[in-house]
Amino acid sequence: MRIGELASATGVEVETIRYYEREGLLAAPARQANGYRAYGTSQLERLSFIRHCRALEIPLAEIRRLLEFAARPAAECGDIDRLIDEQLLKVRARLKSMRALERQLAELRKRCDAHHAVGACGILHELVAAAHGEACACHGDLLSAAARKRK
Amino acid sequence: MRIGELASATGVEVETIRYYEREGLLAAPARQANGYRAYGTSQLERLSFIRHCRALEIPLAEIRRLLEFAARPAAECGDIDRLIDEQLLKVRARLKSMRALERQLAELRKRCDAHHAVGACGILHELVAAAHGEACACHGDLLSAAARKRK
DNA sequence: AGAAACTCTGTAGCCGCTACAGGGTCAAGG
DNA sequence: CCTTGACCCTGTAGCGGCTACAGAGTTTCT
Repeated sequence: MRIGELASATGVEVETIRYYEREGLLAAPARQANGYRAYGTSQLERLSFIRHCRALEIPLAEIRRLLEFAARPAAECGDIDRLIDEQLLKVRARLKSMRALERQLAELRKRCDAHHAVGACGILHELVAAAHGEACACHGDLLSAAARKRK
Repeated sequence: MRIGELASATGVEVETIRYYEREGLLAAPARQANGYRAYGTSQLERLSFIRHCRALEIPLAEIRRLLEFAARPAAECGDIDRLIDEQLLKVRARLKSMRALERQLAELRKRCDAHHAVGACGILHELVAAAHGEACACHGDLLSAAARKRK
């Protein structure tokens, strides 16, 4: 299997495959006489594994760890649990801040629902408010909060 | 105000301030005799504005646009509305995929709740399943989905 | 006087790709 | 036989939004 075939078999771009090889996630494959990379099904499976993990937003460094685990099937799997737990915590934290973000943007959007001059735009006014240290609809009193934090 | 003071007044790192200057978001400030940057309150306000927008995950390029709007208060504000709308759409799309992600990871986590050997680890098994083109708890039949998509 | 804390410029690194440039290889069609 | 086009190769640079130096000069505290 050449790199383009592997690419279309997995839905991964050719350049990404080469990138994974450079990063050590995929072993350097055998080469045909003309220098083209030649892949077998085990590499295809490994690449699918990687993409599956990436779909779960597991960073490449941790995928590397997972691949090492998979190579030693007798080892303890506590570390795998922890890895997934950490990933889950990360995702949940991010989810929480995204939800706050959505609320803030929706709030902001409400400030301006008609076409008028920028000078009277509630959105811009709100955004500028923070610049004066005033409380704003979305973040409250940002500047003094920052000041308190540093204290 | 020197750069360090501006930094602690806004909670922005010194190097980030210099970065914003390079990127043209902050104007190059006046300099003291020794070459140190000298900031006034208008720069502080501008920086706060930028950070407020960043807290809403508005990209720097769009903040640049907003700053241009703010400088022309007589212009139409329809573009500002659109900018916020687009940001909101982006955030909502991301939120949706994060929720799916959380569900998938939680599902995966359930596969392994005890300490046993990697070979018997349900998590790893699930992750590997995709590599064989099998349906998995989190993504269904990934490979054939990818194949169908390319067709 | 000396040390610590600040400032300066310039450059490189992070992540996970993506996009070239500048070449070689190969199969099909005219 | 020759061209065209699709593929492949290596190497390098770019994206966004910072962050982290190195190596130098300046100010401030003790």
